[in-house]
This record gives sequence, structure tokens and C-alpha cells, in this order.
Amino acid sequence: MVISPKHIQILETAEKLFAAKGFECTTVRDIAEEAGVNLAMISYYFGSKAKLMEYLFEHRTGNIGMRVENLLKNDSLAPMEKVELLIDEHIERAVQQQRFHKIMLCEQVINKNPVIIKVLRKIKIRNTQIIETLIKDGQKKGAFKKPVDVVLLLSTMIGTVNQMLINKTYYRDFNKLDDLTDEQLQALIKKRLSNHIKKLFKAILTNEP
Amino acid sequence: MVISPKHIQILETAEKLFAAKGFECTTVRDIAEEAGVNLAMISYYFGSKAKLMEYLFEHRTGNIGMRVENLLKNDSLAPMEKVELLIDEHIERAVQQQRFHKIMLCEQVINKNPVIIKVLRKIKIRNTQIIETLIKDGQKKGAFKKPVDVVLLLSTMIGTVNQMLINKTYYRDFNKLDDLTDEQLQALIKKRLSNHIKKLFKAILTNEP
DNA sequence: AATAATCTTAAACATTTGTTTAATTTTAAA
DNA sequence: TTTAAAATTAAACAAATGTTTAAGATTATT
Repeated sequence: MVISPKHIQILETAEKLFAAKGFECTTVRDIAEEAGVNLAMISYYFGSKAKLMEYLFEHRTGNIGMRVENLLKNDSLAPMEKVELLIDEHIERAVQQQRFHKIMLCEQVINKNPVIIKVLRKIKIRNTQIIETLIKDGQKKGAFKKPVDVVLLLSTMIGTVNQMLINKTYYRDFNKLDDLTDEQLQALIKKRLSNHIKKLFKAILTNEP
Repeated sequence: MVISPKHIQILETAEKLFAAKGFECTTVRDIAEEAGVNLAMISYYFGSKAKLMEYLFEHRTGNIGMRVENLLKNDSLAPMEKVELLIDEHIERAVQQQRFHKIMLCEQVINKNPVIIKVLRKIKIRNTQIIETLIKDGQKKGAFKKPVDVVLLLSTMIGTVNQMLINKTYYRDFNKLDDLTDEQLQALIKKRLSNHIKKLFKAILTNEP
């Protein structure tokens, strides 16, 4: 399928609305109006509303695996340094693509759309295997403890980030950070998430305090 | 409002369907059929589909705060023991009420329904404050480090559990646990979650390894 | 310039949705 | 037993939904 700028425009409008109101509550008319295109263009371009969602998933998840692999190619890095890179990469992407991450989270909870389930499953397996390899390497080098429950560990990373994104405004209120702009708050949360998760990973992976 | 057994039956049927298909994808006709009542009964009993959801939230979140407070009343427990009780209580409830927890997660992501936002916000504030008090107490007694980011720490607990519930079947596959029944898998995940999160909390709260 | 392919549009379509109505049955009270 | 209230039902309602159609405009190709 050829993807024109108009395709992208519709996809990103849809993403915005799906994240704000949920897939089912977003009508094709909403998307068309917000994107400034005719209602029928969405069926013409994507076939259906459901297919549109699937294209969005492909559009957003296309090169995740590759990026992660490139990140770990650098042989001069210690295992824990690589783990830290992975953590920061995940935080960065989750924050940068907040809207899509929210949609993804909902879709995983509902677990209905077979196409999406398949796409996500593929990414998950790949990521888990990469990190498992990385951890085994660290264990061989004596840097990491064994055994490690990789899925459980990744659940902590992904879950903590998700939860913080959900609770962003609540985090602001509870910590009395009203004076910060949204960008400043976001930067602060990123920094704190990074430190926090790295500390957690060290506790699970290494023997150091 | 008087709550008859039939109310409960409808509420729990709705919960089942909301968790399986999402709120929007579940029709009032679905609920009526599955619960074995006439379509009109749902409006007659609850007023509307939206109100039904709100009753469900009240039904499920009614006495959370009280239970948590009772848990911490016991003065003979050390601060870390209380924290461990809280962790196990949360895991137990999340696993036991998986369906409702999924619905809650989706509703928080969408963040649209004002009634639900209000209910959840109240619970969150109360829980965070209770745990903040508990941690401050631990700090005074010298058992805990300072400072501690309470919201971040709770996000790790809640997020990890959510993520594991989402990835349950994936966890089974990746760890080759096909020989376990669903109940056995659930028990295993509970146990591992408990150990894992307690380890994480110790790393953040105390100075011990 | 003529023709074909692609894009765009407004209108129509068939379903499905949550909710209401009005009639009927069941239950409770007098 | 009679009467009033509550519960239950099937049918109807209006609104909204995703999708299609068929006509027209635009662009590309020859």
C-alpha cells in the first residue's frame, strides 16, 4: 500500500482521537472532520475503521525491533550499561508516543482484535528474547545474578511507565508541582522514571546495593 | 437505592462482558441476554448503561479504604511487614477481581467518565496518603531511607501487577508452563509477583541488600 | 487534446444502538 | 378477595453508526 501525506494525516488524527476517547467512541465522522477530509475517504483509503486501526499499529510499531537491536550492537558497553540504554529508550518512546501507548494498553486489555494481538505478540517475543540474551551474557560475565524472570522484570518497566503516564496529572497534584509547565513536568517524570527503574533493575539483576 | 440479588446478577454479568469486550462494545442487549433478564430491566433498575457502570464501580470499590486501614492498625508489626501486607493485599485483590481491574485500567486510560474519575481519584489519594504515613513512620524508626517518591513506588506495584495480568498467557508460553492449569498458573504468578515486588520495595525503601 | 485512472464528494443505506412506552403479569397490602 | 404497587415484557422510537454508491472533479497518461 502506498502511503501519502494524507494517509499519515488521517492516521495521526485517528491516533489522537482514539487516545482521547477510545476506539469505539471515536466515529469515522469525528476523524474525517478533525482531519479535514471527506467521510468516505477513510473507507476509500483504509477499507474500514478497523483496518485503519491496524494500519496505525503497523505505522507505529514498524521498526521497534530494529532500533532495539542497533542499540545493543555496541560491544564496548557493559551489560548493565546496555540495560540502562534499553530502559531510557523505552521511557523515551513511551513518553514521546504517549497517545499510541495508551491505545496499545487498552487494546491489550481488551485483547479482541486478532491482527493487533498478533503484531504485539511478535514485538513482545522479540523484545523479551533480546533482553534474555543480554541478561544471559551478563550472567556469563558475572555481572548479573541468576536466575532472572525476564517477563516479570519487563512487566515492571513497562507497567511502571504506563502507570505513571496514566497518573501524570495526579502526580503533579500530589507532589504540588503546579508551577511546572507540561513540558517541565514531563521532563521531570522522565528523569525520575529513569532513575527509579534503573535502581529497580539493579536490585534484581546485580548483587550491589 | 435498594440492591436486590437481581441487581447483583446484572452488575456481575455486565462486569464480565465489559472486561471481555470493553464498555462500548458491550450492548445492553448482550447484558440482558447473558443475565437472563429483559432488556428494559436494565434501564428500569439502573437508569442507563452509563449509570450501570457507575454502580459497578461503587459496588467494587466500596470498602477498599477501610480494608487497607484495618490492615495497618496492628501495632505489633514492623513498617516493612506492613508494606508487605499491603503488597499481598493488592495482588490478591487484583487477581481475585481481574475483570474489574481490567475495566478500571481502561477507564483510567480513557479518562472520560467524570463520575469514575472522581471515585478513582478519591481512592488513589486515600491510599497514597495512608502509605505515605506508613513510610514516614518507617523513616522515623530508622527502618526506611528518605526521601521516597510514594506515587512512583505505587506505580511500580500497580503497574507491574496490571502488566502481568495482561500478559498472563504470554507468561505461560514464554516460560513453557503449558502443563499448569489456569488455577496453578494464577497461584504461581501471585507468588512470584509477591516476591518480586517485595524485593523491589526493599531496594527502594531500605538500605539492606 | 482526448482518454483513462484516481480522487473527492454528498447522499443514501442498512444496522445497531440505548432508551421509552404501554400493556400485562406478579407480588404485596388492605 | 380486592386493590394498589412493583416487576416484567414485547414492541416501538429516534438517533447514530460504518459503509457504499454514483456522480462529479482532478490528475496523469497517451
